[in-house]
Amino acid sequence: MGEMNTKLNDGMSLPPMVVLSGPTGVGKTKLSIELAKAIDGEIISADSMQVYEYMDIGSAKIMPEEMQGVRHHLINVLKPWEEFNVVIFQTLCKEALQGIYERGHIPIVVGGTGFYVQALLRDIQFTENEEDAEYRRLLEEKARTEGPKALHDMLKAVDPASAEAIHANNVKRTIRALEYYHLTGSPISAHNETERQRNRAYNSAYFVLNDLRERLYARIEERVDEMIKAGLVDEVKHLKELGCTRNMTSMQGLGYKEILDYLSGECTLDEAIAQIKLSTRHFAKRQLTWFRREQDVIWLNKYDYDYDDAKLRNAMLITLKNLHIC
RNA sequence: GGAUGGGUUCCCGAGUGGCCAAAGGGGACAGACUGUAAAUCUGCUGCAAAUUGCUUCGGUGGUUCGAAUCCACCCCCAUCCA
Repeated sequence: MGEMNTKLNDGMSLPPMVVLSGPTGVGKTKLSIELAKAIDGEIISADSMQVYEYMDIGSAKIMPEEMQGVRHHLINVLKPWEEFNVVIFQTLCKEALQGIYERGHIPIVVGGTGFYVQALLRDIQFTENEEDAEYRRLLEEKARTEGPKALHDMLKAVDPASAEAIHANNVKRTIRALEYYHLTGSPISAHNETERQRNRAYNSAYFVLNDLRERLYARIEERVDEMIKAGLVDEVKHLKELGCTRNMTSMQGLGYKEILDYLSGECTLDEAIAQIKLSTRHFAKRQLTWFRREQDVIWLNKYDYDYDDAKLRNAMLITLKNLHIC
């Protein structure tokens, strides 16, 4: 209890921030509007797909009429062929935050990308280096021809600690670690170690909305069906016409890659739909794993509040008051 | 009614006398994660205990030191013939 109070007092000098996260399909969007209206907040989306324009249905993006006048940031700010990653997210976030604080409003970060939320909340420093596309291509080629082990052995030679932590099959992370070393001359494991020590950069409340697993899964499947009815296939067709291809970050989104497969004749529509449902369930599970590990999260189980958004909002308001956020 | 093929652990599916609690895949569950994160990757999956024990391969009975695997009968499914 004493430790808790210390933390609170420390946090009070920091800028206020509310986070509302949770697995895909729990109902973050709706609740976020309720909350924003109550505390005169502005919403920052922490969502790796809703940043993209023309991707409305598949990303379950909030529509202007649903916003009820609440100002939103980081939605529709990129074209689907543009790259997006944590660093870009951080940069855009900080720009948005500046304006929000100037207006005397409270930022409400809403979205299910836990990694992004963490990067923001603890203000984790990534590298100032640009990525080296050429070097990456080289490494990818090596992984393809000589196998993931060969690449992992390379890492072992320069950064044994990372090699220990990253499974040899995880080519993507092996490449990033190698790239980091290539760019900076020092191991990413050392960098990670220092960043891990970081404390919160905001006086924040980190809410995670959750529900019974089976209800969550049922809702996910239902929502996929709704997306199809709403015209997801046409949305993806349109993206295809715009020149979007599978290798783009945006087209790795759930619902997009599968429909792309369908459109190129690799599977039937029913198979694509089933795959979207499955992948989305897996994703929700992964999100939950992330939140469980995250410190200081305030779990909001919908069944504890009778599935009533007003009750949930009120509970959040009380917590915010206790934490002296607003 | 007849012929043939088949019924295996949550599902699909291998196994055709001991090396089988039973390959492989899927699902479920758990986990990792610090510039692709809606991505990428890992572990685990009959039950209970330290090298072990117990209950499983449609049912019942039998052969055998020993059966998911062989035999008999029965039930169910698929296809074909009537």
